[in-house]
This record gives sequence, structure tokens and C-alpha cells, in this order.
Amino acid sequence: MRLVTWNVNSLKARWERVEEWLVTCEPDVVCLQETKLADTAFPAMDFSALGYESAHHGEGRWNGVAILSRVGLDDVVSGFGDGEPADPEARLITATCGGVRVMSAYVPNGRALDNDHYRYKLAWLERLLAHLDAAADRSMPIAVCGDFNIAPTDQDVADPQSLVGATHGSGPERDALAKLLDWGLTDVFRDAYPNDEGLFSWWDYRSGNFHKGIGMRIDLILGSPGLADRVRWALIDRNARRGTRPSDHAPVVVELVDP
DNA sequence: ATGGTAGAGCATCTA
Repeated sequence: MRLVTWNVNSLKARWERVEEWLVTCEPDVVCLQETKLADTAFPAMDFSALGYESAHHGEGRWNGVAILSRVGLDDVVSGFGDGEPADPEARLITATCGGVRVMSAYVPNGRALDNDHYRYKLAWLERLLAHLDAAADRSMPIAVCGDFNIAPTDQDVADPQSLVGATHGSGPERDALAKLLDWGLTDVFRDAYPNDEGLFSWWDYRSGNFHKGIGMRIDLILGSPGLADRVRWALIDRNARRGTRPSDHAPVVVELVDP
């Protein structure tokens, strides 16, 4: 099974790129973030024509997450399954695909360390932990995929100095991510390339950062033991960041062996 | 000292 996470930064603006990439890469399960669509505008029929069932959780203008699957798509949960009041933003969707409990997450950016949105980011990550207990069965392989807006370590940043006093690499964010790993998840891409630097999934559109190699690895696939043990290979498709009107994120791809 | 770009949507907000 081939599993992907990709922040497409507007599915409407990216449709042709996404369609072309799906046909070429042939993934089985795809987690999308930042569709920036309402559920009524989500192109489920177009994905169906490409062979994918889909589930989308969107609000319109911003955010929006989806899961595509050609190996089944069941038991969908939109948002958090913790019984608390609904998240005001559409940032999480969960489904079972091909025997794997899959989550597509778009973790809040945080904006700045003194911003309310940063506190929302930390609270959101705490809630994701509770959601794991509520919506995932530990006896099943689990894949928490998405744009975490956190570079796990300085190894995942071109210029760690640029993150001092900023979001994406602060202690509390990295601690929150560590709690997810402590729950029993593995960063399966880093597991495949433990010593490599310069492996990024996002590059700022500004200043030609992609071509300068200045980016961060913030798009992650966190797998439970039953998933992480099945990883045959992993890659980040930087070619998807080149050419006409690309997303600022590249897709992260993981190939799993059959159980 | 703060920009630079891209997307949504039409003034800015978000990233």
C-alpha cells in the first residue's frame, strides 16, 4: 500500500497538478491538507473518476482536510472524536483505509510565540492525543499524517537560527510532538533517513527559497508499530514543488508491504 | 528594518 500526505495549498488552484501527480504516482491512500474548500465544493466526483473514494472536512476559505482511498474508506470521523465542543477550524479527518486507521491533520501554524494562535496550536496538539485514544484502536495499524507545522529537530531545518524565538521549532511545540511519539508513534520518514540533512517538505514561496534549498521538514507520517514495521521505503517528491503553480509543500510518500 | 510570494477574494488575512 502506498500512502501519501500532501498540503496542496488550495485544491482549486492545484487541481491540475494534483490530478497529474496522482496518475503518475498511483498512491492508494492520500491525505490532503489546506484544500481551502467547503464540503459542497469538494470535487468528489473527479476523484471518483480517478478511482478514489474520498472524505472531506472543510469550511471554505481556509484549512480543509481530506482522505482519498482506493483500498476502502470507512468509519469516517470529521474533527476531534473527544466529545468536547467542535474545533472551530476544519483541521482533522480520520478514516479506515485498507486496514489502517488514517488521520489527515493540518496542525495550526501558531503565527508567533506571543500569539493566541500559538496557544491554540499547543492545545490542538493536546487534543490530537485525546483523539488518538478516542478514535483509534491500538490493535490496528495507525498513520497520523499531515502538515504538523513543526520541524521535529534542527536536522529538519535549513537554518536553525532562523527559528530562534519563532514558531515551528520552539520547545513546547517539539514537546507536544514528542508526546505523540511517546503515545507509540514513529516518524517513519526520519526513521528511513536517520542521518540525512536537507530533506525538506516545505519551502517558502518567497525569495526563491526552494531553489536555494532553504526549507523545513514539517509534513510527517507518524506510524504505530504495526505500520512503521511495514515501511518498505519513503520519499519526498521534490519534483512536485517545481514547475507551474506548485504548492509550497511537496508530497511525502511511504510504501508499505502487505501485512 | 523587513521584505520577499501565493491563495482567497476584493480589504486584508493567512501562511
